[in-house]
Amino acid sequence: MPVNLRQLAEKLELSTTTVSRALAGYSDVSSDTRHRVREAAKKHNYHPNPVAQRLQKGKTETIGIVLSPGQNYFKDTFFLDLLSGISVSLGKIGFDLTISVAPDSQHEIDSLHRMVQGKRVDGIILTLTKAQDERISYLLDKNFPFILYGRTEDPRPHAFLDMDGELAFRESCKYLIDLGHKRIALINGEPEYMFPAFCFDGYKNGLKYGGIAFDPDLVREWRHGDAELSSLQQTLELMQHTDPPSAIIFQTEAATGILQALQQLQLTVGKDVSLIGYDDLEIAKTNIPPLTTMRPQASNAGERLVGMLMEIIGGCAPDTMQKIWQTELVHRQSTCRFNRS
Amino acid sequence: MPVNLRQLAEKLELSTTTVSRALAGYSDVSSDTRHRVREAAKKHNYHPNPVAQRLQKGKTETIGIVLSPGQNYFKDTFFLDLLSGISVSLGKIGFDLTISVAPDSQHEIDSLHRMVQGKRVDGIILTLTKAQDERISYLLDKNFPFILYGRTEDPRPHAFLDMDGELAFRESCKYLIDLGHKRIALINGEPEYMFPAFCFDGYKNGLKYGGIAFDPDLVREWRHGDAELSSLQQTLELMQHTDPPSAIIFQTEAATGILQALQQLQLTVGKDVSLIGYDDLEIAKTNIPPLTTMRPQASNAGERLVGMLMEIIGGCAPDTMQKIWQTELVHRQSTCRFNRS
DNA sequence: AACTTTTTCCAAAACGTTTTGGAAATGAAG
DNA sequence: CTTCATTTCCAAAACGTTTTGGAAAAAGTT
Repeated sequence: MPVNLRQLAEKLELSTTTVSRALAGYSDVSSDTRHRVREAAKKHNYHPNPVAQRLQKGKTETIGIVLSPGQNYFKDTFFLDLLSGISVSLGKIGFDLTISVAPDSQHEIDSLHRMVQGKRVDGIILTLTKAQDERISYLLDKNFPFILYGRTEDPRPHAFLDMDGELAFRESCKYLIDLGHKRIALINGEPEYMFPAFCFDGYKNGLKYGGIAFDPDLVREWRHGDAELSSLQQTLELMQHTDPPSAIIFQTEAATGILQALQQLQLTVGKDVSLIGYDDLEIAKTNIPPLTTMRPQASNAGERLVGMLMEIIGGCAPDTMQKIWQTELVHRQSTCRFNRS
Repeated sequence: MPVNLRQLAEKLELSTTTVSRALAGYSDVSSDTRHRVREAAKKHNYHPNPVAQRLQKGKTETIGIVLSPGQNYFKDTFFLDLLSGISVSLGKIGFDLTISVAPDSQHEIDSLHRMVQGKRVDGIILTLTKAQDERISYLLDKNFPFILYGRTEDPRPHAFLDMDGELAFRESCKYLIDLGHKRIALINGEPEYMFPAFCFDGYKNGLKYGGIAFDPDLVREWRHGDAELSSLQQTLELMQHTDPPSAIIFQTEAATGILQALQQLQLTVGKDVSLIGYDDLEIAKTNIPPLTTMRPQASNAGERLVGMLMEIIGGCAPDTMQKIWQTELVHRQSTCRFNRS
């Protein structure tokens, strides 16, 4: 049933060369036979064997993603949307997406080795980047094409696409200050990850803008493996401080824990305490009241990642492929003027 | 830098045949040269090119999964755990996992075509199965190896692994009846999906056991694209019935909506209303009070799926590869004796 | 010593493509 | 009617493996 190139060529009484080139649309085959070939291909349901193509071309036409452990990627549609953008973009150019889901960090680096050494992929997309990231050093050492969704501190040239977390948290902070808030808390992710590190910078810069002294008591961290519970706990502690904050900024992934804590303490969101989350996840829209958030100005991150990675694979210098996307504030009902004594 | 078989053979002054067979451990190469070859391979960091292997073997050594987004089916680490089990098991036998994330159902079926027609994978794992499922008919028509995580109504022989939803909901129902409950509600997923259909059956059979008449008013459905909000809404309506239920059984994925509704109505879980969820997700353990749930007796579904699929690919008859896993009740604080007039 | 068996190796073919380097046929120009 | 350029095609090589079907050498058996 499955026809290959030779069989198709025999049926057409042509050489495999001609059939191959007709299908590929080369100009050295007459438009007459080109049509004939294409129709026969359709009729016999011919699809070139991608494995053979890959061997001949020396490319796998596949890109790889390794999902890190202890991370709940599917809590919101966020990651699935990103993956969907990547998947669809790759599909358009005939690429496959292979993923590896690592239960721990050893598996994670092993999977990377497998993909790279085994020549199983042409390029790699990395998410959830750390300041010091073993995966990134490895890929840079091997000089293997990759792109980060996020940033890292490794000084060697590399490609990345990231959101401007510093800007987002700085602007959020300023906005709250302009509303009269003086005690503003940050509930942050673990700062070994690069994004929370930027958030922290933005937070401090925002405070500086308002002439407000930085108070370490107002900065809390939730654990990545356990966002919900640890953010709940941190919020409880935070609000039971002798001089509690009137506003909190945070990553929206930690929203459920924070909201639950505030509910337990009988504090009304958007009245007793103002909230701004980073990233406009589902929960921000469905919560009562809906949450003011920061969100990226564009939504096609997956598509851009693929585009940039293709450039890298094509030989483009990695340091010309670096992009930081701005964010914008989405005003909703979780923020209000400071209204206590 | 990357060495291939011929180059390795030249260095060793052996034929590629011998080197290949030495590496594969055939007995027709002396243990002496076998060691020599293996050491040289290690020294020169030789890895057989998987693309070439695949072409020669006529196998892709890859299996495919198509994810449908817009599904909150995977609210918890549940799906990631499954995927992780699959990924690790595949890794052990040298297989790759390619996924496609479809933004809509058209893309979903297109991705499937691409994988099957394009001979990009040796087999497919399907989740979120429906009673009438286009994907399953397609694969059966093409006689392509696949396995379901779930079930379907297509009568043609096929492989699957599923949890016994009927049993789970029947036993939950019986348990509540034994606790004295008479008005028991079911908040179900959409019954075009196979699992909710089984849950519904189990629920009805459980009622029958207790001699309780089935009341259609006590069965509600949440929408798959919008589990949280729609389950909240359904719960509100349900509890405002003139004769509201004293217990609810549901899929734990819908728990957040249900819990939020009960909170709004000032009903205390485990006192005013008893709850049992199917599947022991994170939220069931962290909720206050923790939820009584039904859970599968084993946890290595991903591993088993891969094992079974390999049998199918190996030529095993699909109808010998059908497994339904039992579930067990996990007693926690969301259930209590019926205690109203 | 003359067989047979076993051990150890290898040349060549195959998997299904694409590309290279022409060759034959056609058309244009002199 | 040549000659040269263009159009249209193709045989052969290549991509990196594994397998097939021996062959040569070594080891046993009479």
